[in-house]
Amino acid sequence: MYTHHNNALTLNDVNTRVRLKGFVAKRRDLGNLVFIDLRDREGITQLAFDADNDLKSIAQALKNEYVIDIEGTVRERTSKNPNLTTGDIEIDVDKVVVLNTAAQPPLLIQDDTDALEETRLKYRYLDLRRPVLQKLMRLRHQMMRATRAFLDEEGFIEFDTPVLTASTPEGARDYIVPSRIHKGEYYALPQSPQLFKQLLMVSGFEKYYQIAKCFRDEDLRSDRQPEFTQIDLEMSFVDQQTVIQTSERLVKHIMQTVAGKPFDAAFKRMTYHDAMRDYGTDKPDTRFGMLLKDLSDILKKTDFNVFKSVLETGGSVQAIAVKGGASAYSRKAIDALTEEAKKHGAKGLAFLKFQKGISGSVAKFLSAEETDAIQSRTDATEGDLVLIVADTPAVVRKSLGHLRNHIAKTQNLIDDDVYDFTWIVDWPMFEYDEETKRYYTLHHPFTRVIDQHKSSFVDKPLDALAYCYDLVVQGQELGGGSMRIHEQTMQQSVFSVLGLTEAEQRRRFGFFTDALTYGTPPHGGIAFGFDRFVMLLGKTKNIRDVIAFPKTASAQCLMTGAPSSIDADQLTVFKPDTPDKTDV
RNA sequence: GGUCCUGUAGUGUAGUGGUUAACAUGCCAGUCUGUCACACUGGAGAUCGCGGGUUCGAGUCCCGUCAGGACCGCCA
Repeated sequence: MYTHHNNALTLNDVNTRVRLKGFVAKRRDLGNLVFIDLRDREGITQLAFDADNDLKSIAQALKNEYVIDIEGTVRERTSKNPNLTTGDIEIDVDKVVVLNTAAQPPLLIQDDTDALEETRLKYRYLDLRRPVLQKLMRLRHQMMRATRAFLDEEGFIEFDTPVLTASTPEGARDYIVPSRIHKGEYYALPQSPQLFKQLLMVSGFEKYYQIAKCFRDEDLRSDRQPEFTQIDLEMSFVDQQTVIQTSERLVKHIMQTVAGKPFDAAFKRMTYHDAMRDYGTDKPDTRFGMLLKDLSDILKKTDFNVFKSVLETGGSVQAIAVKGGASAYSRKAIDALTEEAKKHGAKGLAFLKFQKGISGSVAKFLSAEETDAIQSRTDATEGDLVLIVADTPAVVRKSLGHLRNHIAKTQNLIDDDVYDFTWIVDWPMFEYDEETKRYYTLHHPFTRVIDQHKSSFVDKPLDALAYCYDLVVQGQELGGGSMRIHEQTMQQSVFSVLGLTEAEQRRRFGFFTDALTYGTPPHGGIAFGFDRFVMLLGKTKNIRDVIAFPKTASAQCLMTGAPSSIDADQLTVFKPDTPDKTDV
């Protein structure tokens, strides 16, 4: 064992005899004087081998990443290094044991000399030696600890729920696992422990939590992995307000204990309707303004055909104003913005520049009254750029909402240290999809319709609101939850609105709707995207940075080679019996 | 499923269709007593992702393919 970690020793320890272990981070060989930087998970200590040190030749043979065990005496340095915690001291070494040698690593074990991600993922165990990733993994650990400490204190019981479970319709694509015993039948890996945690409420445990692995077989993004972690919790005998307040205290506890960020004020709340209207998205970044403004009423009688025809066919014309954008955005830069808008479905991007008069792509098509009204509606002043999209309301919101984030990011309007936690509340229960001609739930089918709509939602699904809440910060969904349905009748009605026949309901969810009949307490809960939470506090934009062994954008593990082919005889156990066998 | 970017010594990058593919770092050898990105001298190290095509000639142009990344669709 070692006596100290490598960031522990200071001038107070001078003349202390110590034993240190670690990796050789760097050798500086000055001929008759050799320095070794010894690195462990905590930091770096300098080892010194003087001219008269018998071990000098051994030190000269040490290479990067050798694992060594040394003993020696702490002494004050003659030339100190203020950049190092242990920069005032060094170790006069009198014993060296090489515990293991190391081949030349394919990547430098340093924060600032990143290899390509491909190399890093193939040699992930070396990548993880880099201090920056060591810090992020330990941040993750601290956040798990803070979560458990808080929820334990609040009386929550930690559970494990099955990883081999049943596939359910709705939602994301399942990862499936073939059954050997029941040939032709499959388990699914859980997209979330939703039904299990609700059943634990039926069982009377009152407060459940789990730091749960979830699996979704969908395409990846920089903030999405096929397997990811949620802080999942559920409470009985409570209302929405209690779940929100408990969740808020959990988040504040984590922010306080891990990041040292105290939050006294309650998190803001915004209705889904207001978020969509002002920000064009259900996960608004509220750290900056540039709100969406509806121009439809102003342009109702416009002569400009593009706007006119959109408005006549039930579309919408909306705008955002970019402060100082008139000179900041050249024609070419606006073309680039147009491309951004097109990625989200817009057919084009109109603009007005308020700068010594009015110019811009649509200036000559609009009357003075119209441009005046647009200027006043968007609060545009001299020097501002107004960007306008005309399309269906959904496309307008999506493209302008995206442009708003895009512009704020590129114009550096965003402060990463501001945590604008906001609850999005009053969600619609259902939406209608024109392509598949059916209703979908915005949250999930177990979400409770609000009391005022519980007798009307079957007839008017689109008018129904749900007891549903998302926690949004910095334009990201950090968590989402809802009060759940605890009566069998409402659950069956929701399934019916979604188009599930009675037979399908019985087959897929019979066990669950049955359970609801045996005295189910009112309950609700929430799940937080744990990896995203770590990203938020670790200030990284890449989910792979907060997962020890992540997968690539094509869901492969470059280190293990997963997914991989398997031996034929591994597969035969899943095949239905051959005719030969059944004949016997 | 789609769009875009990238692939060249161990690693990261440069490289007008034309001689021996360059630079940094790492690696190897040597000099050096206060370094901490040590310095200096010398050296080794490349099937230019893979396959085809155009061309007198391809790292460079074209097509395909594989791999990595970003985004759209998708992710209740």
